[in-house]
Amino acid sequence: MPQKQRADARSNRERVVAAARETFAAAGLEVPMREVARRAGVGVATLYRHFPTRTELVTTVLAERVEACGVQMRRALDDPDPWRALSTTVLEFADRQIHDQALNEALLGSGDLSAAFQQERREHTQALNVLVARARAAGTVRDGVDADDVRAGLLAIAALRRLPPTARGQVIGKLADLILAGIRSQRTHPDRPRP
Amino acid sequence: MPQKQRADARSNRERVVAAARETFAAAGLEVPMREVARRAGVGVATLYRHFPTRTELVTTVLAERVEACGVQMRRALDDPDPWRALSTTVLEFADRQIHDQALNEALLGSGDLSAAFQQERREHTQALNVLVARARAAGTVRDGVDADDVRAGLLAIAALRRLPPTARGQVIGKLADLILAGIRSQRTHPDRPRP
DNA sequence: CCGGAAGTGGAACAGCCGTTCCGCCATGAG
DNA sequence: CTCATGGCGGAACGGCTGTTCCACTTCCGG
Repeated sequence: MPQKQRADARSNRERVVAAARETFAAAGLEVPMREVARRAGVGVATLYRHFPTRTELVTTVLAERVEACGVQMRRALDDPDPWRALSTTVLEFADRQIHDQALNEALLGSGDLSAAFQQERREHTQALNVLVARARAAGTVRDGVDADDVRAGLLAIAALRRLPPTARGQVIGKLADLILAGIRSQRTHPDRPRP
Repeated sequence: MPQKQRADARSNRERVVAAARETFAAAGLEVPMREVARRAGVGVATLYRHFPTRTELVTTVLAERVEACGVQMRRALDDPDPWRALSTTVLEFADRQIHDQALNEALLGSGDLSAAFQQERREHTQALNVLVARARAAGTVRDGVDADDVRAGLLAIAALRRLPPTARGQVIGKLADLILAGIRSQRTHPDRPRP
């Protein structure tokens, strides 16, 4: 399938995606289509030519972000230190959720999007299972903690993004530490890797 | 100022508040005014006569729920067992957040409501400070844990209400246990009071 | 029981939203 | 350079929302 479309059309598509990416990350997935078009410097018709429905635009933008999560997960799987792999995953997840509202709503939203990324979700789940299993085998997590506990913690961190932006970062940091404290076994590692 | 309003007007007001209470708890604070009026069996004009703006209706309904939280908090302050007082507060908070979406959105919402309940929030905060301080003095919480940590945990529990209803209860339960595990010092008490 | 005022229902208004339509314009093959 | 055609902007449509308006109904003091 060759790209038979005109050069200006392709350029406009790029500008739309870029505008959507920035706007969704800053203001969430519910920003009006008009606003995205305005930020991209095009009319709404142009936007709808490239993405026939709002959902398609959202899905396209989210696919990029979800892939970035996959990359981080694969890096963690390559880490030889099981506790660092797990705790880094938690902390980087928190960071990502703080800085990208689109990703946040994708994870917590009403589920209509979930269908589109079921595959990625499964992979992420399985990777987390492996990370927790390794940490347990190494004795760095408390007895009785399983991957579902960690998942609950991650969801909680994500959910906290709804707080007013002033306190948000600090509260999420505290929660992340608290969850790591709840997970880890005693006197084996510090909560956070010190850089 | 005597109640000079007609009897039917007063009855209608009650019906509106009752309908709003149920609807807000089940479907959140954003249900259309028409829907509340329909459930109350009145026209929209009746609704607007008693509550000139949407915000006033919301505030009225929330005031009841917030007061219920205050009652629970005072009961906890009377509990002679510091760890039971604290853990019960966390678990009952989770329960309340699970069953009332209005209360949930009031706590996590965009902050326009926060102004109306600043006083209650302060009282709740101070009570939690006392509960944590007592638990620390009794040696039942881990060193370095303070009231802000517990508050972060509570917010996290509240935020999880956005999950799809199927998994919600279970995930919140797991998180509550995880947070209690992160808070408590070792080998002093079981996570949950066994009934 | 009666009359005026308080109370009411539902249509109507204004302002958002996603999406579609249509007359005009730039592009790039020949 | 020409001109058919794919692409474009912005007005317009239909459906949702909170809120207002007004002709009609119901209450209750005398």
